[in-house]
Amino acid sequence: MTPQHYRKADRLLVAADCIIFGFDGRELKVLIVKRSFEPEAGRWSLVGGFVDARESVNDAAARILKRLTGLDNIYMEQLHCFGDVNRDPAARVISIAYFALINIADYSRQLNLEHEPHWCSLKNLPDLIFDHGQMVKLAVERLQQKIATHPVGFELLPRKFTLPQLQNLYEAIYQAKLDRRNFSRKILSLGILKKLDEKEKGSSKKGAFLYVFDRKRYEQLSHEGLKFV
Amino acid sequence: MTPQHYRKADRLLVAADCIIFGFDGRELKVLIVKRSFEPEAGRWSLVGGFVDARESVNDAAARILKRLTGLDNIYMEQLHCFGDVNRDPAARVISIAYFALINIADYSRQLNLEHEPHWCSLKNLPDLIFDHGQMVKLAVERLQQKIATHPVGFELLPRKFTLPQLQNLYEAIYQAKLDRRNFSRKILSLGILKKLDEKEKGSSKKGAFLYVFDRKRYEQLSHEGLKFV
DNA sequence: CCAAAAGTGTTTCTATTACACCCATGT
DNA sequence: ACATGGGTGTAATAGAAACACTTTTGG
Repeated sequence: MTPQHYRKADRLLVAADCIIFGFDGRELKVLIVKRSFEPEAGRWSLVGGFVDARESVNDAAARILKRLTGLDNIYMEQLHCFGDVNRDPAARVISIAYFALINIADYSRQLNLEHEPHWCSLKNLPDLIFDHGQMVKLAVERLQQKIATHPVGFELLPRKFTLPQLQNLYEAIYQAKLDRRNFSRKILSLGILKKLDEKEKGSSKKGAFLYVFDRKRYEQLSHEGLKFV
Repeated sequence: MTPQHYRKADRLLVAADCIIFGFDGRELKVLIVKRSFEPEAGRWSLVGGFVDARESVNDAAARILKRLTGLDNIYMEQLHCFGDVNRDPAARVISIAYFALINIADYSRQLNLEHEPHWCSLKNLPDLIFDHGQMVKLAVERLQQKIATHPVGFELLPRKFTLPQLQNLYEAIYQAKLDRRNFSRKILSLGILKKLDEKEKGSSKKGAFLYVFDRKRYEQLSHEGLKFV
């Protein structure tokens, strides 16, 4: 029974759109799809869908992400509500944008190819429909802020990773070179990485030691007070 | 003409709720109102209302703020979308929360008393309806982050203010004491305050010099790079 | 003359930056 | 043996924190 006062209020279509970031070891990538329905069918777009009356907006975003990637339990965070009247020329639709961080290797196993997904490097992103380009731009800014103070970079890497890999990730996200010595000192001084006895020999002859993120140790620390860069 | 694919999607009620911060020289306050309709009529709530199909979500928030405070051109920023299914037990309503910063003195002239507005100090905030308590909590966190790097504190003060007043504001927002000498050195070193020849003598015998925020100077600087605390 | 708040300078310590050499190994 | 990328230490600098005395003036 809808209360009296709510009756005359308008009801709107509500979408959830996901900026899905991935990292291939070199570049930061965004997952885009070919839109399969009108308007703008055939053009590149973010993964999205409508929020159902019987699910929370967060759940909707997770459902949409899972539909495409087959992945559960992904790092995902609400970004912003895009609410301009004509952002979708076909109807009044507001969109809640989310950004997600996934490990490309995990993902590629579970890929749902139905929508022609494509990892696109940030630098040569095509024009996206509606305000999706703005969404990506804002998401990159938020990711830059986030990764400076929260341990989210690990979401983009395999469970075991090397310091050079981690540094490449930060460099890709900030589009800037970092000093190797300063970077490793700072990251290691946080005390949240466990060094393994194994080495990764993929990218050099000497090989680089593998590390894992020690979430327990992290939980014991200040949570908000860490500074990664 | 709504496209085919949109037809079967659910339409939801969308609200905009505002966390309106004010500062009385001592404490950070939030503006709350007595809710005048069911459900939860008579209980304390944030200022809010439904988003209209023909206005952007941001415009809706500004309209709602204006209705209560009579004020235009207020500093306002989107906070977060609250989208749980049962956040409003009476109907499926998602809410886009905004926070606004206003100068209590300006405001009190224009006050719309219809809704029994009340400046409530953060420390003894009563229980609010729905998830409005959470909204306030999140807004305070965001304000703390924001004010550390952006010149938004001035929105909460009169146009002319003293350094002790500005420091009180920061102390109220962070709930922490700051060192007077370090604070004034740091703020002044940003070069975005113009010192006036007048003194404010309200709160001390000696009187404190008045300053104004020099927005032009600020615009010329890095914009994102400033650090206030 | 004294209480109360404003103004100001120096020292210490910590964090950041800049920078160069040796190591391990596959070819 | 050498090229490639990995690992590490130190010195200089900048920024943050800690700290105490003098000034003004209304009562």
